[in-house]
Amino acid sequence: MNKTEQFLQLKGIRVTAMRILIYNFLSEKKVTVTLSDIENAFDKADRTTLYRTIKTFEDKEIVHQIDDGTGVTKYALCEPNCHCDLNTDLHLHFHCTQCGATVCLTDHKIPKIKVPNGYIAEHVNLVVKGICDKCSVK
Amino acid sequence: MNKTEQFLQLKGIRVTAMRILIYNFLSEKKVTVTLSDIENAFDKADRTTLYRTIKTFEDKEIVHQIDDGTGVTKYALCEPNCHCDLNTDLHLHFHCTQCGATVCLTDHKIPKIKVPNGYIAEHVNLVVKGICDKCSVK
DNA sequence: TAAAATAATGCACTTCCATTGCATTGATTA
DNA sequence: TAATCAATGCAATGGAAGTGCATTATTTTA
Repeated sequence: MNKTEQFLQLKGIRVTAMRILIYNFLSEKKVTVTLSDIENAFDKADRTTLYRTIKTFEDKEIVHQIDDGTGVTKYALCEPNCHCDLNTDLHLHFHCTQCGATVCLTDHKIPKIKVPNGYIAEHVNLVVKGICDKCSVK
Repeated sequence: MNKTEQFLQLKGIRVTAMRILIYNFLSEKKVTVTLSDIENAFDKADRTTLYRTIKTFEDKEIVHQIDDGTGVTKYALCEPNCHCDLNTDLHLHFHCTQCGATVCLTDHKIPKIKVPNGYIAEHVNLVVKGICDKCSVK
């Protein structure tokens, strides 16, 4: 049993071929991916399976969703100690309007946000749009 | 010619009955609205007209889009000196997970966000989720 | 280890929202 | 007033998300 398999088992889900493949696919990517990206990478597999695999990964805090404002949900592997549900360890996401890539800037934590009296903040989503490092040098 | 009509003309678009109605509808709302909300308020009008009216308002910086992560695009009137395209005057949005309302917290400006070298930030979208003031007192 | 239980996968559908083409109606301008 | 251009309405499309159910695979336990 290799690292990926051990990891999935540790997370309390069944280790299947599909899950190993999708997990490895995600870990190779430096940018966030859409369901369609995964679909294109595994055109033999059914869309629903991929969809539900990602949902399972989300539930088990293996991946997190990113809403970058393009209208399509992006996904990325969580960091080792990520607790996406909680108000901790929130990093920001950058969406490049040129190449369309969305990346996790895990080193850039989100500053404390003040909300008015009576409001209770539970989750923060911060997306910066602009030109990424690869596109800005061209 | 009243205030609304003057305003629309100032923005460089034709003043039509539909546009006046939609503008007034938006200005009465304290929360952001979806296209469906507008549709329900004007069930005599065609969906496409409402859709394109909002798009026109967006182009002319009369309304701005809010992506609160619910998957449905929300809209709200811009503030007097709002330039949504530019990196100025960005306020944050609050989405209440209980009542589903999304409000513009126009008094709460977004802190300067640092991005890594090579990245060029052009726009910032910040959505805080939690419980709003009305729901938290219940 | 075979049978029973539970979970994962695949197929077919459905729903919802966003968007477009085209004809028609309405508003502006020459 | 005719010609021009923009706004509206209708019909249709496309994309993404999500669900029900049958089938296959994996795990448990008797």
